[in-house]
Amino acid sequence: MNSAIILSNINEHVQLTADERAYLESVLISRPFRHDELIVKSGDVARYIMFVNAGYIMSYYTDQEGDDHVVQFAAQGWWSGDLFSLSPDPRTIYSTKGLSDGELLLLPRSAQEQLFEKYPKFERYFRISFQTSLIRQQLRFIESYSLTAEERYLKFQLKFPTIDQYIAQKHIASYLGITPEFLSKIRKRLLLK
Amino acid sequence: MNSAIILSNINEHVQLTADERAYLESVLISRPFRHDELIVKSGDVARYIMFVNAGYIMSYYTDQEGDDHVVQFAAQGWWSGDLFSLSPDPRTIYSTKGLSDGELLLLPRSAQEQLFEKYPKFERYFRISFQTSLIRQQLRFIESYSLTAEERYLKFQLKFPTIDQYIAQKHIASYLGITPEFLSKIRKRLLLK
DNA sequence: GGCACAAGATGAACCAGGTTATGAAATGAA
DNA sequence: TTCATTTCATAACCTGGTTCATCTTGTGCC
Repeated sequence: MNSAIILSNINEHVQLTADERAYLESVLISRPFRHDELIVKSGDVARYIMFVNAGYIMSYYTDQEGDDHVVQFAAQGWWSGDLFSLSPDPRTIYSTKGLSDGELLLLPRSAQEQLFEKYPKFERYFRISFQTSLIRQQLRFIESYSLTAEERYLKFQLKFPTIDQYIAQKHIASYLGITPEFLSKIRKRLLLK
Repeated sequence: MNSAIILSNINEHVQLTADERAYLESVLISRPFRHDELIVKSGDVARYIMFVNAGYIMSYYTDQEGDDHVVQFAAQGWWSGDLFSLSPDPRTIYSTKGLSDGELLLLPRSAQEQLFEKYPKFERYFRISFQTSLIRQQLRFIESYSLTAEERYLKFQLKFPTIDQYIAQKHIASYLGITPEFLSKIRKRLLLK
Protein backbone atom coordinates (compact mmCIF):
# COMPACT_ATOMS: atom_id res chain seq x y z
CA MET A 1 0.00 0.00 0.00
CA ASN A 2 1.25 3.45 -0.87
CA SER A 3 0.67 5.59 2.18
CA ALA A 4 2.96 8.46 1.22
CA ILE A 5 0.12 10.91 0.72
CA ILE A 6 -1.74 10.27 3.93
CA LEU A 7 1.51 10.39 5.89
CA SER A 8 2.60 13.70 4.43
CA ASN A 9 -0.88 15.02 5.09
CA ILE A 10 -0.71 14.03 8.73
CA ASN A 11 2.84 15.29 8.99
CA GLU A 12 1.67 18.80 8.27
CA HIS A 13 0.09 18.87 11.71
CA VAL A 14 1.89 16.37 13.91
CA GLN A 15 5.27 14.60 13.69
CA LEU A 16 4.84 10.84 13.73
CA THR A 17 7.42 8.44 15.09
CA ALA A 18 8.32 5.31 13.14
CA ASP A 19 6.16 3.31 15.55
CA GLU A 20 3.12 5.46 15.05
CA ARG A 21 3.59 5.41 11.31
CA ALA A 22 3.88 1.65 11.28
CA TYR A 23 0.83 1.21 13.43
CA LEU A 24 -1.25 3.48 11.25
CA GLU A 25 -0.15 1.65 8.11
CA SER A 26 -1.04 -1.66 9.72
CA VAL A 27 -4.67 -0.68 10.25
CA LEU A 28 -5.36 1.08 6.96
CA ILE A 29 -7.22 -0.89 4.34
CA SER A 30 -6.85 -0.29 0.63
CA ARG A 31 -10.16 -0.02 -1.21
CA PRO A 32 -9.91 0.57 -4.96
CA PHE A 33 -12.96 1.96 -6.70
CA ARG A 34 -14.17 2.47 -10.24
CA HIS A 35 -15.70 5.36 -12.05
CA ASP A 36 -19.39 5.60 -11.18
CA GLU A 37 -19.19 2.94 -8.50
CA LEU A 38 -21.48 3.38 -5.51
CA ILE A 39 -18.99 2.99 -2.70
CA VAL A 40 -21.25 3.69 0.28
CA LYS A 41 -25.03 3.75 0.21
CA SER A 42 -26.92 5.91 2.71
CA GLY A 43 -28.29 3.77 5.50
CA ASP A 44 -25.29 1.50 5.36
CA VAL A 45 -23.41 0.94 8.55
CA ALA A 46 -20.19 2.74 7.74
CA ARG A 47 -17.58 1.30 9.99
CA TYR A 48 -14.76 3.50 8.72
CA ILE A 49 -13.78 6.90 7.49
CA MET A 50 -12.23 7.31 4.09
CA PHE A 51 -9.09 8.95 2.82
CA VAL A 52 -8.80 9.53 -0.92
CA ASN A 53 -5.46 8.12 -1.96
CA ALA A 54 -6.10 8.51 -5.69
CA GLY A 55 -8.95 9.74 -7.88
CA TYR A 56 -12.12 11.65 -7.11
CA ILE A 57 -15.26 10.89 -5.18
CA MET A 58 -18.41 12.72 -4.17
CA SER A 59 -20.77 12.42 -1.22
CA TYR A 60 -24.43 13.24 -1.48
CA TYR A 61 -27.52 13.27 0.64
CA THR A 62 -30.90 12.00 -0.56
CA ASP A 63 -33.82 13.91 0.95
CA GLN A 64 -37.40 12.79 1.68
CA GLU A 65 -38.51 13.67 -1.84
CA GLY A 66 -35.77 11.45 -3.24
CA ASP A 67 -33.69 14.37 -4.51
CA ASP A 68 -29.93 14.14 -4.22
CA HIS A 69 -27.89 16.98 -2.79
CA VAL A 70 -24.17 16.86 -3.36
CA VAL A 71 -22.44 17.70 -0.10
CA GLN A 72 -18.79 17.30 -0.93
CA PHE A 73 -16.34 16.52 -3.68
CA ALA A 74 -13.08 15.00 -2.55
CA ALA A 75 -9.82 14.68 -4.43
CA GLN A 76 -6.53 12.99 -3.63
CA GLY A 77 -5.39 13.88 -0.13
CA TRP A 78 -8.83 14.59 1.33
CA TRP A 79 -10.78 12.85 4.01
CA SER A 80 -14.36 12.20 3.13
CA GLY A 81 -16.75 14.25 5.23
CA ASP A 82 -18.84 11.42 6.53
CA LEU A 83 -18.33 11.47 10.26
CA PHE A 84 -21.44 9.57 11.25
CA SER A 85 -19.31 6.49 11.26
CA LEU A 86 -17.71 7.93 14.41
CA SER A 87 -20.87 8.78 16.29
CA PRO A 88 -22.81 6.25 18.37
CA ASP A 89 -25.10 5.34 15.49
CA PRO A 90 -22.78 4.51 12.63
CA ARG A 91 -25.42 4.42 9.93
CA THR A 92 -24.46 7.03 7.39
CA ILE A 93 -26.91 9.49 5.86
CA TYR A 94 -24.67 10.13 2.87
CA SER A 95 -23.94 8.07 -0.18
CA THR A 96 -20.49 8.11 -1.74
CA LYS A 97 -19.74 7.52 -5.39
CA GLY A 98 -16.57 7.32 -7.46
CA LEU A 99 -16.17 10.09 -10.03
CA SER A 100 -13.15 8.40 -11.53
CA ASP A 101 -11.17 5.25 -10.94
CA GLY A 102 -9.14 5.55 -7.76
CA GLU A 103 -8.25 4.20 -4.37
CA LEU A 104 -9.47 4.86 -0.87
CA LEU A 105 -7.67 4.13 2.35
CA LEU A 106 -10.18 3.04 4.95
CA LEU A 107 -9.59 3.68 8.61
CA PRO A 108 -11.96 1.34 10.48
CA ARG A 109 -13.77 2.75 13.42
CA SER A 110 -12.44 0.22 15.89
CA ALA A 111 -8.90 0.84 14.71
CA GLN A 112 -9.41 4.52 15.08
CA GLU A 113 -10.44 4.22 18.67
CA GLN A 114 -7.37 2.15 19.40
CA LEU A 115 -5.29 4.68 17.54
CA PHE A 116 -6.56 7.41 19.83
CA GLU A 117 -6.02 5.29 22.95
CA LYS A 118 -2.56 4.23 22.02
CA TYR A 119 -1.20 7.37 20.42
CA PRO A 120 -2.84 10.63 21.56
CA LYS A 121 -1.03 12.33 18.71
CA PHE A 122 -3.70 11.03 16.35
CA GLU A 123 -6.35 12.50 18.55
CA ARG A 124 -4.60 15.81 18.09
CA TYR A 125 -4.43 15.36 14.35
CA PHE A 126 -8.13 14.69 14.08
CA ARG A 127 -8.97 17.50 16.50
CA ILE A 128 -7.15 19.88 14.17
CA SER A 129 -8.72 18.38 11.06
CA PHE A 130 -12.26 18.61 12.41
CA GLN A 131 -11.62 22.12 13.58
CA THR A 132 -10.50 23.36 10.17
CA SER A 133 -13.30 21.45 8.46
CA LEU A 134 -15.77 23.11 10.75
CA ILE A 135 -14.41 26.55 9.91
CA ARG A 136 -14.59 25.77 6.21
CA GLN A 137 -18.09 24.39 6.54
CA GLN A 138 -19.25 27.51 8.33
CA LEU A 139 -17.75 29.70 5.62
CA ARG A 140 -19.49 27.70 2.93
CA PHE A 141 -22.73 28.07 4.81
CA ILE A 142 -22.33 31.83 4.98
CA GLU A 143 -21.46 32.00 1.31
CA SER A 144 -24.58 30.09 0.39
CA TYR A 145 -26.53 32.98 1.88
CA SER A 146 -24.48 36.01 0.99
CA LEU A 147 -23.45 35.13 -2.57
CA THR A 148 -25.59 34.69 -5.69
CA ALA A 149 -25.55 31.42 -7.60
CA GLU A 150 -23.27 32.95 -10.24
CA GLU A 151 -20.75 34.09 -7.64
CA ARG A 152 -20.81 30.68 -6.04
CA TYR A 153 -20.16 29.06 -9.40
CA LEU A 154 -17.17 31.32 -10.03
CA LYS A 155 -15.81 30.49 -6.58
CA PHE A 156 -16.31 26.83 -7.25
CA GLN A 157 -14.28 27.06 -10.44
CA LEU A 158 -11.46 28.73 -8.57
CA LYS A 159 -11.52 26.14 -5.83
CA PHE A 160 -11.65 23.11 -8.12
CA PRO A 161 -9.90 24.22 -11.30
CA THR A 162 -9.14 20.69 -12.48
CA ILE A 163 -11.87 18.55 -11.01
CA ASP A 164 -14.71 19.72 -13.21
CA GLN A 165 -13.85 17.45 -16.12
CA TYR A 166 -14.74 14.55 -13.83
CA ILE A 167 -18.00 15.97 -12.60
CA ALA A 168 -21.29 16.12 -14.49
CA GLN A 169 -22.81 19.60 -14.58
CA LYS A 170 -25.89 18.40 -12.80
CA HIS A 171 -23.71 17.43 -9.87
CA ILE A 172 -22.02 20.80 -9.83
CA ALA A 173 -25.49 22.37 -9.88
CA SER A 174 -26.52 20.20 -6.98
CA TYR A 175 -23.40 21.15 -5.05
CA LEU A 176 -24.17 24.81 -5.65
CA GLY A 177 -27.77 24.34 -4.59
CA ILE A 178 -29.37 25.19 -7.94
CA THR A 179 -31.01 23.29 -10.80
CA PRO A 180 -28.99 22.06 -13.77
CA GLU A 181 -31.07 24.28 -16.02
CA PHE A 182 -30.14 27.37 -14.11
CA LEU A 183 -26.46 26.45 -14.14
CA SER A 184 -26.78 26.14 -17.88
CA LYS A 185 -28.11 29.67 -18.03
CA ILE A 186 -25.33 30.99 -15.83
CA ARG A 187 -22.70 29.38 -18.02
CA LYS A 188 -24.23 30.90 -21.11
CA ARG A 189 -24.37 34.30 -19.47
CA LEU A 190 -20.72 34.04 -18.46
CA LEU A 191 -19.67 33.06 -21.99
CA LEU A 192 -21.33 36.14 -23.44
CA LYS A 193 -19.36 38.41 -21.13
CA MET B 1 -16.34 31.09 39.68
CA ASN B 2 -19.12 28.58 39.21
CA SER B 3 -17.78 25.96 36.85
CA ALA B 4 -20.38 23.29 37.54
CA ILE B 5 -21.94 23.52 34.11
CA ILE B 6 -18.80 23.36 32.04
CA LEU B 7 -17.51 20.46 34.13
CA SER B 8 -20.66 18.43 33.77
CA ASN B 9 -20.60 19.20 30.06
CA ILE B 10 -17.05 17.90 29.72
CA ASN B 11 -17.84 14.96 31.93
CA GLU B 12 -20.32 13.68 29.41
CA HIS B 13 -17.44 12.77 27.16
CA VAL B 14 -14.33 12.29 29.30
CA GLN B 15 -13.79 11.66 33.01
CA LEU B 16 -11.59 14.34 34.53
CA THR B 17 -9.31 13.76 37.50
CA ALA B 18 -9.22 16.28 40.34
CA ASP B 19 -5.94 17.59 38.93
CA GLU B 20 -7.32 18.15 35.50
CA ARG B 21 -10.40 19.81 36.89
CA ALA B 22 -8.32 22.12 39.04
CA TYR B 23 -6.07 23.05 36.17
CA LEU B 24 -8.98 23.84 33.91
CA GLU B 25 -10.60 25.99 36.56
CA SER B 26 -7.35 27.86 37.08
CA VAL B 27 -7.18 28.98 33.45
CA LEU B 28 -10.81 29.88 32.89
CA ILE B 29 -11.72 33.55 33.05
CA SER B 30 -15.12 34.83 34.02
CA ARG B 31 -16.52 37.44 31.67
CA PRO B 32 -19.96 38.81 32.59
CA PHE B 33 -21.91 40.51 29.82
CA ARG B 34 -25.00 42.66 29.51
CA HIS B 35 -28.02 42.57 27.28
CA ASP B 36 -27.12 44.04 23.88
CA GLU B 37 -23.44 44.29 24.68
CA LEU B 38 -21.04 43.77 21.78
CA ILE B 39 -18.72 41.18 23.28
CA VAL B 40 -16.48 40.49 20.29
CA LYS B 41 -16.27 42.60 17.15
CA SER B 42 -15.30 40.97 13.84
CA GLY B 43 -11.68 41.74 13.05
CA ASP B 44 -10.75 41.61 16.71
CA VAL B 45 -7.97 39.29 17.67
CA ALA B 46 -9.94 36.74 19.64
CA ARG B 47 -7.48 35.05 21.92
CA TYR B 48 -9.98 32.70 23.47
CA ILE B 49 -13.01 30.55 22.91
CA MET B 50 -16.17 31.14 24.87
CA PHE B 51 -18.38 28.94 26.97
CA VAL B 52 -21.81 30.30 27.92
CA ASN B 53 -22.14 29.86 31.66
CA ALA B 54 -25.37 31.87 31.91
CA GLY B 55 -27.62 33.77 29.51
CA TYR B 56 -27.83 33.91 25.71
CA ILE B 57 -25.52 35.20 23.03
CA MET B 58 -25.48 35.27 19.26
CA SER B 59 -22.69 35.29 16.69
CA TYR B 60 -23.07 36.92 13.33
CA TYR B 61 -21.10 37.58 10.20
CA THR B 62 -21.10 40.91 8.38
CA ASP B 63 -20.69 40.53 4.61
CA GLN B 64 -19.17 42.88 2.02
CA GLU B 65 -22.47 44.72 1.59
CA GLY B 66 -22.58 45.34 5.34
CA ASP B 67 -25.45 42.91 5.93
CA ASP B 68 -25.39 40.81 9.08
CA HIS B 69 -25.98 37.08 8.96
CA VAL B 70 -26.68 35.34 12.23
CA VAL B 71 -24.62 32.18 12.37
CA GLN B 72 -25.39 30.81 15.79
CA PHE B 73 -27.40 31.37 18.92
CA ALA B 74 -25.87 29.95 22.08
CA ALA B 75 -27.52 29.28 25.41
CA GLN B 76 -26.17 28.13 28.75
CA GLY B 77 -23.89 25.15 28.32
CA TRP B 78 -22.82 25.86 24.74
CA TRP B 79 -19.46 26.72 23.30
CA SER B 80 -19.53 29.63 20.93
CA GLY B 81 -18.79 28.60 17.38
CA ASP B 82 -15.93 30.94 16.72
CA LEU B 83 -12.96 28.72 16.12
CA PHE B 84 -10.83 31.18 14.24
CA SER B 85 -9.24 31.99 17.54
CA LEU B 86 -7.61 28.56 17.31
CA SER B 87 -6.28 28.82 13.77
CA PRO B 88 -2.99 30.49 12.91
CA ASP B 89 -4.63 33.84 12.24
CA PRO B 90 -6.71 34.53 15.33
CA ARG B 91 -8.65 37.44 13.92
CA THR B 92 -12.28 36.49 14.04
CA ILE B 93 -14.73 37.04 11.21
CA TYR B 94 -17.73 36.89 13.53
CA SER B 95 -19.11 39.36 15.99
CA THR B 96 -20.70 38.21 19.22
CA LYS B 97 -23.41 40.01 21.11
CA GLY B 98 -25.27 39.43 24.36
CA LEU B 99 -28.98 38.71 23.97
CA SER B 100 -29.51 38.87 27.70
CA ASP B 101 -27.39 39.52 30.76
CA GLY B 102 -25.15 36.58 31.46
CA GLU B 103 -21.66 35.23 31.95
CA LEU B 104 -19.06 33.70 29.69
CA LEU B 105 -16.14 31.53 30.69
CA LEU B 106 -13.19 32.34 28.48
CA LEU B 107 -10.61 29.73 27.66
CA PRO B 108 -7.56 31.63 26.39
CA ARG B 109 -5.80 30.24 23.41
CA SER B 110 -2.44 29.89 25.10
CA ALA B 111 -4.03 28.10 28.04
CA GLN B 112 -5.78 25.79 25.65
CA GLU B 113 -2.56 24.77 23.99
CA GLN B 114 -1.03 24.02 27.37
CA LEU B 115 -4.15 22.14 28.32
CA PHE B 116 -3.74 19.90 25.29
CA GLU B 117 -0.02 19.43 25.94
CA LYS B 118 -0.45 18.62 29.57
CA TYR B 119 -3.66 16.61 29.53
CA PRO B 120 -4.43 14.84 26.25
CA LYS B 121 -7.87 14.16 27.64
CA PHE B 122 -8.88 17.68 26.74
CA GLU B 123 -7.68 17.12 23.23
CA ARG B 124 -10.10 14.21 23.13
CA TYR B 125 -12.91 16.27 24.51
CA PHE B 126 -12.46 18.94 21.86
CA ARG B 127 -12.00 16.38 19.12
CA ILE B 128 -15.40 14.95 20.04
CA SER B 129 -16.98 18.39 20.34
CA PHE B 130 -15.73 19.56 16.97
CA GLN B 131 -16.82 16.32 15.41
CA THR B 132 -20.39 16.58 16.62
CA SER B 133 -20.49 20.29 15.74
CA LEU B 134 -19.34 19.44 12.25
CA ILE B 135 -22.07 16.86 11.86
CA ARG B 136 -24.68 19.34 13.07
CA GLN B 137 -23.34 22.04 10.81
CA GLN B 138 -23.54 19.71 7.81
CA LEU B 139 -27.11 18.82 8.67
CA ARG B 140 -28.04 22.47 8.95
CA PHE B 141 -26.46 23.08 5.58
CA ILE B 142 -28.45 20.31 4.00
CA GLU B 143 -31.63 21.57 5.59
CA SER B 144 -31.06 25.03 4.19
CA TYR B 145 -31.31 23.46 0.75
CA SER B 146 -33.92 20.81 1.14
CA LEU B 147 -36.43 22.63 3.36
CA THR B 148 -38.53 25.71 2.63
CA ALA B 149 -38.26 28.80 4.81
CA GLU B 150 -41.50 27.88 6.59
CA GLU B 151 -40.25 24.40 7.42
CA ARG B 152 -36.98 25.84 8.71
CA TYR B 153 -38.88 28.24 10.93
CA LEU B 154 -40.94 25.44 12.41
CA LYS B 155 -37.78 23.43 13.05
CA PHE B 156 -36.21 26.45 14.69
CA GLN B 157 -39.14 26.79 17.05
CA LEU B 158 -38.81 23.17 18.05
CA LYS B 159 -35.08 23.49 18.59
CA PHE B 160 -35.24 26.72 20.60
CA PRO B 161 -38.63 26.66 22.31
CA THR B 162 -37.64 29.13 25.03
CA ILE B 163 -35.00 31.30 23.48
CA ASP B 164 -37.21 33.26 21.12
CA GLN B 165 -38.36 35.73 23.73
CA TYR B 166 -34.76 36.94 23.87
CA ILE B 167 -34.28 37.22 20.15
CA ALA B 168 -35.65 39.92 17.84
CA GLN B 169 -37.56 38.55 14.88
CA LYS B 170 -35.13 40.12 12.47
CA HIS B 171 -32.37 38.02 14.01
CA ILE B 172 -34.41 34.89 13.70
CA ALA B 173 -35.04 35.82 10.08
CA SER B 174 -31.33 36.34 9.55
CA TYR B 175 -30.56 32.99 11.17
CA LEU B 176 -33.05 31.33 8.83
CA GLY B 177 -31.57 33.10 5.82
CA ILE B 178 -34.66 35.14 4.96
CA THR B 179 -35.79 38.76 5.31
CA PRO B 180 -37.73 39.96 8.35
CA GLU B 181 -40.64 40.83 6.06
CA PHE B 182 -40.82 37.32 4.77
CA LEU B 183 -40.72 35.87 8.27
CA SER B 184 -43.63 38.16 9.04
CA LYS B 185 -45.54 36.63 6.14
CA ILE B 186 -44.76 33.12 7.30
CA ARG B 187 -45.93 33.85 10.83
CA LYS B 188 -49.17 35.28 9.55
CA ARG B 189 -49.71 32.29 7.28
CA LEU B 190 -49.09 29.93 10.20
CA LEU B 191 -51.54 31.78 12.45
CA LEU B 192 -54.31 31.43 9.88
CA LYS B 193 -53.85 27.68 9.77
C1' DG C 1 -20.97 2.25 -37.03
C1' DG C 2 -25.55 2.65 -35.20
C1' DC C 3 -28.69 2.49 -31.48
C1' DA C 4 -30.25 3.74 -26.89
C1' DC C 5 -30.23 6.75 -23.28
C1' DA C 6 -28.37 10.20 -20.25
C1' DA C 7 -26.60 14.99 -20.11
C1' DG C 8 -26.79 19.60 -21.49
C1' DA C 9 -29.12 23.72 -23.82
C1' DT C 10 -33.04 26.54 -24.49
C1' DG C 11 -37.31 28.86 -23.72
C1' DA C 12 -41.86 29.98 -21.53
C1' DA C 13 -44.65 30.05 -17.67
C1' DC C 14 -44.50 30.19 -12.90
C1' DC C 15 -43.40 30.80 -7.83
C1' DA C 16 -40.80 31.47 -3.48
C1' DG C 17 -38.88 34.89 -1.51
C1' DG C 18 -36.85 39.77 -1.89
C1' DT C 19 -37.40 44.89 -2.18
C1' DT C 20 -39.37 49.04 -1.24
C1' DA C 21 -42.49 51.82 1.04
C1' DT C 22 -45.77 53.08 4.74
C1' DG C 23 -47.80 53.03 9.03
C1' DA C 24 -48.45 51.22 13.71
C1' DA C 25 -46.64 49.59 17.95
C1' DA C 26 -43.03 49.11 21.13
C1' DT C 27 -38.90 50.76 23.39
C1' DG C 28 -36.06 54.00 25.39
C1' DA C 29 -33.63 58.34 26.37
C1' DA C 30 -34.20 63.03 28.25
C1' DT D 1 -44.53 62.73 28.94
C1' DT D 2 -42.68 63.65 24.77
C1' DC D 3 -39.84 62.85 20.94
C1' DA D 4 -36.79 59.70 18.47
C1' DT D 5 -35.55 55.25 17.15
C1' DT D 6 -36.19 50.61 16.36
C1' DT D 7 -39.13 46.77 15.40
C1' DC D 8 -43.04 44.54 13.33
C1' DA D 9 -46.90 44.15 9.98
C1' DT D 10 -48.83 44.71 5.58
C1' DA D 11 -49.12 45.30 0.75
C1' DA D 12 -47.64 46.10 -4.16
C1' DC D 13 -44.34 45.05 -7.10
C1' DC D 14 -39.92 42.74 -8.63
C1' DT D 15 -36.54 38.96 -9.60
C1' DG D 16 -33.55 34.94 -9.06
C1' DG D 17 -34.32 30.63 -9.61
C1' DT D 18 -37.68 26.55 -10.69
C1' DT D 19 -40.61 23.57 -13.58
C1' DC D 20 -41.75 21.46 -17.47
C1' DA D 21 -41.45 20.48 -22.16
C1' DT D 22 -38.70 20.14 -26.35
C1' DC D 23 -34.47 19.72 -28.78
C1' DT D 24 -29.56 18.78 -29.33
C1' DT D 25 -25.48 16.77 -28.12
C1' DG D 26 -22.69 13.52 -26.18
C1' DT D 27 -21.52 8.75 -24.61
C1' DG D 28 -21.38 4.08 -23.78
C1' DC D 29 -22.12 -0.36 -25.73
C1' DC D 30 -22.91 -4.35 -28.86
